[in-house]
Amino acid sequence: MIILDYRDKRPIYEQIVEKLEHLIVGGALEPDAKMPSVRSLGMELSVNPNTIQRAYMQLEQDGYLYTVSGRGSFVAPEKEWRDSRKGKLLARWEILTRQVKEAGVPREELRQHLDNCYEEAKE
Amino acid sequence: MIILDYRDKRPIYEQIVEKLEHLIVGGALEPDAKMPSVRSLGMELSVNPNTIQRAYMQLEQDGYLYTVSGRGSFVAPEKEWRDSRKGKLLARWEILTRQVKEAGVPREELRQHLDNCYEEAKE
DNA sequence: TTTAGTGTATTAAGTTGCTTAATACACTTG
DNA sequence: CAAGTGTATTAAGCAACTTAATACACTAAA
Repeated sequence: MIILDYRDKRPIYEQIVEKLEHLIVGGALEPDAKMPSVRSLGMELSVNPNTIQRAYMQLEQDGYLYTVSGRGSFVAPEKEWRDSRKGKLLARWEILTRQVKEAGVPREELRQHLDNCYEEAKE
Repeated sequence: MIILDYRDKRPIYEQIVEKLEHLIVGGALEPDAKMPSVRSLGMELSVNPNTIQRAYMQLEQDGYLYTVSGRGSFVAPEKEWRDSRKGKLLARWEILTRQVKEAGVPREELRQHLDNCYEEAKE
């Protein structure tokens, strides 16, 4: 389900958040699906349950999960995270785009790169 | 010359690297200009010279500075960093662009945002 | 009602990275 | 020689991350 990269310098809980985000956004984990318990996922990843807990807290904070007392954590409905996710990514994208522009990449060249990114999956 | 943000969670030396990069890329520090000594800049920023040293090491690693033994550190000629900088930024940009695409932003909308980024300085 | 499984909270300990501090050294310039 | 460079080393303190061992309130099923 998830493979951790120990060469990655980021904290483990951040990696877990990122991987689970992708699984949710990509549809591998559907809304209202039950997430593995903090204990079982901790077991599976050879990581302390506290660390999983921290990742789940972050995911709930960002609207990807909701929790039912005594039952467990579940994938939140898409509307809970779709818009805020788009907004955050776009904000980061615009900052980075301006940096790329500052680095001397002309608009036409960047439009070409943009098209490449959207072209790829067309096969 | 530089103002540190103590609310920023990144290490100080990383902030310094980023600020100096911008000063160099933006032309405020011209090629072959002498950088402040690790001791004087440490004094100015109320930071240990070791921390400045670490930032300078990073900048030299990335091709922004060169060092002459006993004389000091200097801004590297533009060709030393121009291309690698562009390449690194573009690589990050493409990854982020694909994530934005995955988040459901249609190509046309993103092209519009791209144009906005390039439009702004036209006034 | 008991039992097992949830998320959550707390406390202590160990590790790692960042930062400071105090030196020391080889080098260049005046 | 003296002052100013980058560089290296060692020790110490601090904060964040992680593990570990518990404990608690809740829910579901036996």
